[in-house]
Amino acid sequence: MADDRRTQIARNSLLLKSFTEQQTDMLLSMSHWHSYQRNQTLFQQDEKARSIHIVVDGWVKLYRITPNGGEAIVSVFTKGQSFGEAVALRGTPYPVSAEAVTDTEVLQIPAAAVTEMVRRDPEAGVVMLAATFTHLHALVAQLEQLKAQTGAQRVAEFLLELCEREEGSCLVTLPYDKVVIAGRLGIKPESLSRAFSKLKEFGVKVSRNNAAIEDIQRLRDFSESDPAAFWNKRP
Amino acid sequence: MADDRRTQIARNSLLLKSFTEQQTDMLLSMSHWHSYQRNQTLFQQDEKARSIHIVVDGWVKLYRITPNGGEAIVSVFTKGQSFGEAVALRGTPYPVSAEAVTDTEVLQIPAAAVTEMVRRDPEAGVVMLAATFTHLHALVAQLEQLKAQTGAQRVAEFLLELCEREEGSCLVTLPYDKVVIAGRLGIKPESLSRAFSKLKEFGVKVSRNNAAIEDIQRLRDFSESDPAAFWNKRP
DNA sequence: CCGGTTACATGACAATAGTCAAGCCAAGTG
DNA sequence: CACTTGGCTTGACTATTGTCATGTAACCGG
Repeated sequence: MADDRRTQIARNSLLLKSFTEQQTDMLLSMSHWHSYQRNQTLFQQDEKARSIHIVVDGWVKLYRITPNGGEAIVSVFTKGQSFGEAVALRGTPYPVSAEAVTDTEVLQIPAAAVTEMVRRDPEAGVVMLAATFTHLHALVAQLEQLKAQTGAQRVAEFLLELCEREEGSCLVTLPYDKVVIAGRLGIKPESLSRAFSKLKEFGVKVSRNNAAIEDIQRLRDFSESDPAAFWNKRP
Repeated sequence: MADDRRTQIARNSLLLKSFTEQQTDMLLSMSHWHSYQRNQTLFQQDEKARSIHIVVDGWVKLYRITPNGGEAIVSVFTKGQSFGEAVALRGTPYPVSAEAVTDTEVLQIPAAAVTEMVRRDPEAGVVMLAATFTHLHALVAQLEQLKAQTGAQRVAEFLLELCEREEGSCLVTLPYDKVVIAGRLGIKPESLSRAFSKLKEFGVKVSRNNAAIEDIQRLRDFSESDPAAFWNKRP
C-alpha cells in the first residue's frame, strides 16, 4: 500500500504502533481524515463518542466548560498522540470537549472498527488499556503539579518538557498561543507573563513565541524547589 | 459458598459486580484479605503492581511524593471502591503510593489471577477498561475543580458529594481527618478551617467531625458561582 | 484529676494569583 | 504610510492562600 506522509505519521503514532500491521491496515481502511481550522470544534462534551482521534498535524485541546461558564483545559495533544480510546471502545459520551488550537489534521477511527477488532483479537483491548493508562498517568502528574507547585514552577516544567535535551542550554518554540498555555497550566494569561518575567532570573529569555533556556539543570532545580524555600536565595 | 459479610461487600463492589458469578468466585478464591492500621502503607509509588485492591472497610488515600518532598493526594477510596486495575493488568509500576487513613480492610486480587481471567474471557478486559475509565473521569473532574474553583468552593462540593439528598437540609459526617480532606482538596489545613468559617455564611455549621448543611441548593449555588462574582454579596 | 498528646482553630503577616485597565508592538489592511 | 487589530505585557489593586506562631478543646493513660 502506497502510504502518503500523513499515513506514515499515523502508523507511527503511539496507538497504531502497538497493533500488528494487519490490524493497522484494517483500521486505516475504515478510518477517514479530517482537517480542522484553528478554533474549530472536533466534538463536544456529552456528545456520544463515535471515533478515536489521532492527531497528525497541529494541536488539539481537550477542555471542560464549568458550571459557571469558565473553561478548564484538561490536556493538549499534538502529532502522533491519540485520545478518546476508552470512550470509543465503551460507547460512552465524551467527558470533555475538543477544539483545534492551530490548523490541524486528524485521523478518525470509527468506534465500530475498534470494537470489531477487539472482539476478534482481545489482545488488542489490552493495547487500548495501555493508551488509556497513559492518559490516566498524565492526569495524575498534572494533579500533582497543580497541588504542589506554584504557577511559575509549572511554567518551568512546561518549558522543560518542550526541550529534548537533558542538560546544557536549549532553544524551544512555544507551540501555541499563550492563552492556551496559561489554560493548560491552570493560570491566567497575565500570570503567565509574570511567570516568564520571574524565570528571567533563572536564565530563561522569552521573545515572541521563542524561549531560550540558558541552563536546563538550573531551571529544573527551580521547578523542583520547595515553594516555601526559594525566595531566601535572592534578597 | 457461605460468604461472610466482607465477601458480600466485595461482591457488591463496582468492579466485581461487573463480572459473572463464576468469574467472581474464581477471583475470590485466588484473592486474600488484608487489614491495615491507620497510617500503614499498602504500597509505594514505583513498586511493581501485584494486585488490584478493593476497599471493604475504612479509607485509603492514593498520593504522590513530589520532588521537593511534599505530598499530593490524588484520590481517597472507601467501601466498595477499587483501584490499581490498569497497573495490575499491565504489570507496570504503581504511579502512586497508597496508605490507610483509617483502620482498613482490603481484598487484594493478584494480578496473575486477573491476566489469566482476561486471557480466557477477553470480554472481562473491557470491564477493567470501564473501571479505569471511571478513574480517568474522576481525575478530569478533579482537575476541573482545581483549575476553576476557589478552595471554599471545592470544600462546598466535597460536602455536597457526601450527602445523599439532593435538596433541603442534610447532616453529614466528615469521614476522615481534616488534614486528609485538605490534601484531597489541594489546600492546607488552615485554609480548610477558614473555608468552613466562610461557609457559615451559606448555612453550613461544622463541629468536630459533623457538618450540618442548612440548604443544599444554596450551597450548590455557591459552589457553582463565578469566583469573581460572589464577593459583592456581602460588604 | 493530672499531664501530655492530638487535632483543630485563629491571628498576623507574606506571597501568589486574579482583576481591571492601559499600553506596546508586530503584522496586515486600505 | 497611517490605522487597526490581536496578542501580549505591565501596573495598580484586590483577593486568596500559605506560613508561622499560638491558643484551645477533647482525649488518653496513669
